[in-house]
Amino acid sequence: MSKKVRVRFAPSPTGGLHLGGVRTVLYNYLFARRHGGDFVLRIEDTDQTRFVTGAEQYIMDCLKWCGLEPDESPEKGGPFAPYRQSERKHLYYEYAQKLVDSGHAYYAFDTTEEIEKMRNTYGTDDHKAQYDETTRVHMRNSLTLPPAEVIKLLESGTPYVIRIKMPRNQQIRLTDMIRGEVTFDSSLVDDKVLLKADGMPTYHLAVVVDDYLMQITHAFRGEEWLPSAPVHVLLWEYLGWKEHMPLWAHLPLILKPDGNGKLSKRDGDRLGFPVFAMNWLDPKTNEITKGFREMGFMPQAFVNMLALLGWNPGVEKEVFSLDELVQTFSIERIHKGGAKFDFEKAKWFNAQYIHHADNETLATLAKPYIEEGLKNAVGGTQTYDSRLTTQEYLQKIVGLVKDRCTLLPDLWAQSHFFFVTPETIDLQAIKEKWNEQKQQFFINWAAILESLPDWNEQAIEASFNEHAQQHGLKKGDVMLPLRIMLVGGKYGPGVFIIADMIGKEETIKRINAVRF
RNA sequence: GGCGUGUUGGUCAAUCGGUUAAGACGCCUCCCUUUCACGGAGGAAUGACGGGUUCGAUUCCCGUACAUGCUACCA
Repeated sequence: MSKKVRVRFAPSPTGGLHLGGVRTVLYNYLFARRHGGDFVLRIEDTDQTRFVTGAEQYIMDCLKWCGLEPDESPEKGGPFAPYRQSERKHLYYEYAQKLVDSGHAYYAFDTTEEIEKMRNTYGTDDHKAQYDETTRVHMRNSLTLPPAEVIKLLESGTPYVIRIKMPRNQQIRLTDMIRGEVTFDSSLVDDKVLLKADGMPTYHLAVVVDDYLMQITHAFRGEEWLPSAPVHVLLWEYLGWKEHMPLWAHLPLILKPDGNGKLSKRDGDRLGFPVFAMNWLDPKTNEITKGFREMGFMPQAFVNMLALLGWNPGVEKEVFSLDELVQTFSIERIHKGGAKFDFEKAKWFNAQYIHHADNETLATLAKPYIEEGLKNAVGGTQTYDSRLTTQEYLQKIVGLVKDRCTLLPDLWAQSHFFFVTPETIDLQAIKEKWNEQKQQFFINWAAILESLPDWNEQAIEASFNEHAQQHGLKKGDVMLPLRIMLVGGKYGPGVFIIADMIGKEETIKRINAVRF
């Protein structure tokens, strides 16, 4: 029987959660669910200098918003707690020590200045030397120093790091689930630091130790990790855990829409779209970076869009619920090449979700936007008619306007005239064809409306048709003016349903308010 | 520079040696709609380049080019 599938997402709490990060979470999540496995969130906070307060909570909030919650995490706990590497600090030393004892790692006492000097003297300006098999013999480490000296340095509390001793001329192979077999020459990779001077492990040690301890079976990470994979493979081997090594999957990068290169926060700022899942407030600069949530994306749409960026089910269907993704997802269909992010397509996904949402859930989603719009429209001190924001009324409205919406704030932008008198009237749209005859028609019709016995869409339209005829006007000549009067612009659902909804009094008021 | 990875329309992408090279986004045209959308119909637009292998290559192999990632006591 095969082991239970266990996967992990292991971010560093250093800032906002990037699109690519969410996609990594998603693939982890889908794979775990698909195979009845566990999804672990592990916080890799081993770099004290880059730690940002609040980032961990933010990451968890993002996962929650996306509906991709882990089974085990610092917050939820679990059988392999703690899930924060800073709290696991004591564990790593033991394994680093074990590697030193077995001759696969060594102590290094060099200062940063000494290392910098070495890089320059043994390398060139654009090709600095690595701390590796060829240069370590010139450095102060437990490989070059006499044992007594090493012990003395250790006992006197001299700062040191533990480095892996990379072997010479060894072919290191690894089988990536996406890329197949990849080989590296061990002589070309440097003696990576495993344990830092502050006693914290580097990513290289921590990821191996924790993946082993947490019994991770499949490891998804960005393609940028591929070059350091040989170090990890060696570590699994040296620690004697080779048969437990997870299957690797190095995910393709998400690229910027213009040009090439990894998508970064700056690209979003520059091109006007979000890169983070939710708003991120940098505690140091107090700068807010806009997120997909705040821009008006529905999490289901966001997740759906991300799933199809680098993976494709091979069918024409593109709109998938999370459950459907779970059923369909397969690693074999993840692409090798990076994908450029397309914000237009992202918006299209959101529009699909809005169009297909039922009015009940959409009304709930719309309510905060409507309330905000209403507050802004009536001013701070005024109150608005509470009947405008009942679930029933809202449901009718969203049903009428949802096909015209792409992002959630459009729900207000496309329906404000149902709630408040338009602030601006696009007179230009009808000005050219305006005349005294039309003006008279509206004056008279408004008066007739006063005594219209039934106030409903059909009755209003019938009255309109009849009076247009009496004035010798074609219906089409006065339809657009009526829309402009009621809506303020050339958009929106049918005019007569709008008149019906806003009521007789408001309709007459809006008609009479417009004179050319 | 070295090493790794990648390359089908502008973008996301299907194809697992034989197709008129799907489909989607975006763009354009038309229909529907006396608004704007939605919806429907249609259109323009693609295998980086050069060699092989093969009866036959987008597909397999090798080069070249280009792109990208990494080359930290960051992840």
